Amino acid sequence: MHDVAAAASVSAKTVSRVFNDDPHVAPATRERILRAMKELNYVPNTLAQTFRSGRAPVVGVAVPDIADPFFSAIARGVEEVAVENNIAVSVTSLGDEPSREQPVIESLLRFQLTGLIVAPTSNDQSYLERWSGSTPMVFVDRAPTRFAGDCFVEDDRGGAHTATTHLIRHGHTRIGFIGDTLSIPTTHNRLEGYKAALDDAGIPYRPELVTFGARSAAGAIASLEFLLAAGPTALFSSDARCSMNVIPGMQEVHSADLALVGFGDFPMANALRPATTVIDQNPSNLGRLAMNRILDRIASPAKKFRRRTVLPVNLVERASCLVSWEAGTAGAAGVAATVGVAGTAGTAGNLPSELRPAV
Amino acid sequence: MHDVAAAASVSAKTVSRVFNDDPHVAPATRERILRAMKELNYVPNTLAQTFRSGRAPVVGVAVPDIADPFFSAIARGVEEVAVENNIAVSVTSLGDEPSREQPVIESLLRFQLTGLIVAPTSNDQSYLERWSGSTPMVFVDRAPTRFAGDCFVEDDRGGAHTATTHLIRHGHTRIGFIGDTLSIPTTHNRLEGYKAALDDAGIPYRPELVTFGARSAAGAIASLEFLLAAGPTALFSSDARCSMNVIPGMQEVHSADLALVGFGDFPMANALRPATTVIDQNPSNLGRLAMNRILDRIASPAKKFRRRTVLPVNLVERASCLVSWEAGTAGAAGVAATVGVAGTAGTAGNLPSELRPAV
DNA sequence: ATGAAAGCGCTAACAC
DNA sequence: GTGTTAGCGCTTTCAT
Repeated sequence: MHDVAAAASVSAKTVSRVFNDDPHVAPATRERILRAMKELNYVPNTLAQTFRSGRAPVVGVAVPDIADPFFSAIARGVEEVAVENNIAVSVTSLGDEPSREQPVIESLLRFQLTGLIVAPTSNDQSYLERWSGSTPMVFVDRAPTRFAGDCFVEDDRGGAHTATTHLIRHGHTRIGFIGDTLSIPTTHNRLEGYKAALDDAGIPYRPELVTFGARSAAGAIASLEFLLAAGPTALFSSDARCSMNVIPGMQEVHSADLALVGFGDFPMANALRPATTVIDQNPSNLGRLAMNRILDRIASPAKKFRRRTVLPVNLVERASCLVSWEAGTAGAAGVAATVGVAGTAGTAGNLPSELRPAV
Repeated sequence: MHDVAAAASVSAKTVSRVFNDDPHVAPATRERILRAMKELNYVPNTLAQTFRSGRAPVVGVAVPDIADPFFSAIARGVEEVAVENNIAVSVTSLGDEPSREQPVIESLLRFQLTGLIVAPTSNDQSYLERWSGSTPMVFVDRAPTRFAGDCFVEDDRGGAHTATTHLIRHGHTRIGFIGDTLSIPTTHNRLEGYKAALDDAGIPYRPELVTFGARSAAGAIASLEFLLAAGPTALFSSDARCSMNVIPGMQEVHSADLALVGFGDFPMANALRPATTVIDQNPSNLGRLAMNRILDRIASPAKKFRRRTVLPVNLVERASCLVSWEAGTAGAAGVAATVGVAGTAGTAGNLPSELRPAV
């Protein structure tokens, strides 16, 4: 910058004024400086500007796994709003180990970020208390525990209730619940919704129809084998990651003739046969809302905002909920039997969620 | 920091020494300072450290779309290596508009990043010349044009040749090529491989069997309708995003009885019926290699590295390549006809790529 | 419309 | 083992 100032025979401050679009610069001077900047190949150092201002024009996004389509869609939504405001997005995968959450997030917070958006993996965010004054934080998908932070979550309980009720209406009474772990709030709430739906229908709750650990392909198979002993005719999968593990698992253990509704859309759900009926979530909207809240908090520090926003979800009926245990024989042939229905159904081509490949 | 120094009655420098793990601090002093840091709730300001050092402990990742599973897997790979080195990862989606590439990347570069990893969307990276001295840059998936940068790409030509040859061996002679756009090098190279395979088999190249624009669901359908006029019996899809659009499209236009091989694995490819045969790419490995190269470049500025690394790809045979146009009738029934084969084939459960939901 | 000086929070380089 | 000085590149404040 000094070189530019020298070349244009002005002071450093005037150079600064030029690339800050300060109107108080004579057109001639501005010209001269711009020319010098070109010639000297000068670009302002964002780091120094940032340091001076005390805030990095960056929002952090911390999610369990950025490679999970659900979370990458959230990141995409955050990004859409961030770019419009000249803010960069730094993403971090927290992984499956809850104890990693705190150190990872605190190291992010040390960057003096413009804001932080997190889908937590642990069940205690009280360590964020000391940071709450300095960096606006917003939670997505999962509400914080022992910490009062803004959050945007989905209607987990209601969605699970809808899904379960849908299966009940199709005549199912032995409906399995397959989830990740109760320690994440979404799974907890969805189990509540599942229970409530059973209760509302007068169907007794049976613990042997509830299982966890479908976070991995192997876990999904173990879960299925456990469930199968209880003779379910339908399954409710508690999240998209589970669904993506459970569906191949069902094919593998020859239980593809169970009806299925999953919470959360996922890539190719509508191309499977039968196409998977899901509760649609709109994750990129979640990201956009979170990013907008960060901006609002900064713009209006005194204003009160609703801490917790619960977004509605809706059932996307495709075909997997129509599969009937009684109609087919066990094994893969059961899938074939239902293909005609699914393949020709008008709903099969539904593309409701933003999880589809490209728009 | 000054407050801490005062509270512990030492100088600022000594405080700095403590949180930098400098051994030249008396244990008693260190104790005293640590206590003061706790009490005053002090955390070192990363921004200032960063500014002082002149480099942000951040690598940029710029890809067409972070929500695309292929690119989010690359980002995940970068992240894995980055965290081990206390480096944050900032991701940016370049979008589908090539002209956005330069401004977006240059604004990233102004951050004095530790390094930048790019999958470019434009076909001219000459603007990076002026930055090449200051920030190590590595290209992934797509080699740079008019710019000499490190790159890690896949054997596009070879993989496409393998895929096409595989279809030819299954008796196909009218094989359609369906891609995004020739302006990205991968599609260009894959078309070359496709042509070469036809040539090697003595099959004449027919332009009416080649189409582009399958970047969107609508584009895929248009592509399919165009292709269908030429009466193909099989399809080669040039990338995962195309495959994810083409497969639902095939169902929609009742062309599901075409054999298919796709370049690039994608979520649920192995759960579809027929399961999709693909050329497997290992995107997260691409990310890890790129991040390691950045670190290597920094550690050994003088050392020579191979500019261009071409990674081998391999065919993952599932079932979609076995579909035979002659065997089924047109429409969804064609799918049903092949389900038995696919569903019971030993290869159906293959999980080769890192694109599967969770590991 | 332009410039001079001071300083953001931290850390090399050098005392002591 | 600990302190002092100076400065990273920019911008704010206050003159001129």
